[in-house]
Amino acid sequence: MHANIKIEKQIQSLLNTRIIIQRRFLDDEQLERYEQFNVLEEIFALDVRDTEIRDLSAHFAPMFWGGHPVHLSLYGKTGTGKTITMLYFLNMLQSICKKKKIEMRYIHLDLSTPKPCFRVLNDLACYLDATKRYKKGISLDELMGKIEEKLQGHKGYFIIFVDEVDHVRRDMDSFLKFLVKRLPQTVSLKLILVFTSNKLNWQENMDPRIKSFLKINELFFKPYNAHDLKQILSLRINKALNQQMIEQGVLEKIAAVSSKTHGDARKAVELLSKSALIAEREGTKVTLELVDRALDDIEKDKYVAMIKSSPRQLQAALYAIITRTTGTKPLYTGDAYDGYNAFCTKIKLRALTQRAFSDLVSELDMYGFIHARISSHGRYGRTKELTVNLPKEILDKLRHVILMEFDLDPVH
DNA sequence: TGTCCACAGGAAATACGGGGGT
DNA sequence: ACCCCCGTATTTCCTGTGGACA
Repeated sequence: MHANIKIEKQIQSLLNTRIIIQRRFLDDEQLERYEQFNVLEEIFALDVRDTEIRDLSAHFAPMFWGGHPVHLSLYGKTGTGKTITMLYFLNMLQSICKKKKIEMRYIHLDLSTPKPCFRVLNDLACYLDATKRYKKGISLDELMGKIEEKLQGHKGYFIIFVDEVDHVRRDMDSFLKFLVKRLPQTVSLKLILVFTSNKLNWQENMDPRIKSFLKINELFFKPYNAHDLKQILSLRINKALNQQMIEQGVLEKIAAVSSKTHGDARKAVELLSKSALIAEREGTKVTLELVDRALDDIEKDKYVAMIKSSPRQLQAALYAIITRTTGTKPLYTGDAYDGYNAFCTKIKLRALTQRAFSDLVSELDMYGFIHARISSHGRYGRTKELTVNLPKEILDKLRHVILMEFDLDPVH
């Protein structure tokens, strides 16, 4: 009896202190497209990305009196909402067109992971004809022919949204040549291309013949400012979190910090999410102080994520260095290399030359895992002094992670 | 002043792997 | 199915270097 009540009480208190109610709304990847649009609908209603939307509208407006908008290129750093804004806009545009009986369709070619020209065109073909996926062995030319064939007889507007163009590997030229020169001439559609890139100079090494042919309009997405971020975050808080558990000023702080350092909405939401996670784990409210800790955590995760996604050789090098390094005595390249060699044999990994190892060291230095500075000891040689001054906490984590990567039991 | 240590780091050669053309 | 080509990773070879030491 008493036990029952106790348990019930505990559960109740857990419910009360629960912070994350709908985790999905903290991570766009988990949302369905229509949910994303709904979120955006609300965000855009708050004047966020207003100028951009307005510019887009102006750009595409000629469609409604039978004109032909030129191609468009969107610039902006990651997390400024290029993709999502454009998708949202295209979606709107489509429904308006439907209402006005204007034929229009769009296709989103997602290049967030780099792909060769062939695969991109293949994707395009797939969108046009959901049944087929062309095997390799068929030539680029043939593939292009197929695409043209699929588009024959269609009328109206056709918008191809090429997301992250600069990720087209290898023969970007033939890809663009096809889209810009060949396709518009062989089909009766009014083709509009929309490109996205975070490199301002992606057109730089393009074939000048195509470049001169390509009539393009440019549009810039600025990083979010604190005000925008605040809107975005507060929307997420409403959807995903229990407001009771969030202290005054947390929202403002996250917005301020994020806008100051990157203006990246995704990272801002991540910070919010992390803060909530820590608070929930500890059964407290989300406080300002907690936000700082979440920042630290993210910082820490950066190192871990970085090393996790690095080549194994780099991991081994880092492991050797941070285990060999002791307190304040600096470590010299030769010793580090010995350690690395020893570790490699233990790990059954082919050890690289010292020359290559030296490059690994500079890389680690660049990423900020270690500090390396050359020092000369006169006739006792000239070498790099390696020091590590990351917090011990991070080092332990890194060691642990690397051992895991190598399938070794970190108990030791 | 010259020597010489223990590397740094550039250049060219080579190995490798996978996509693409045929 | 096969080969070629190309970009990347690594090796090989090499020249350079600051300063302690004689």
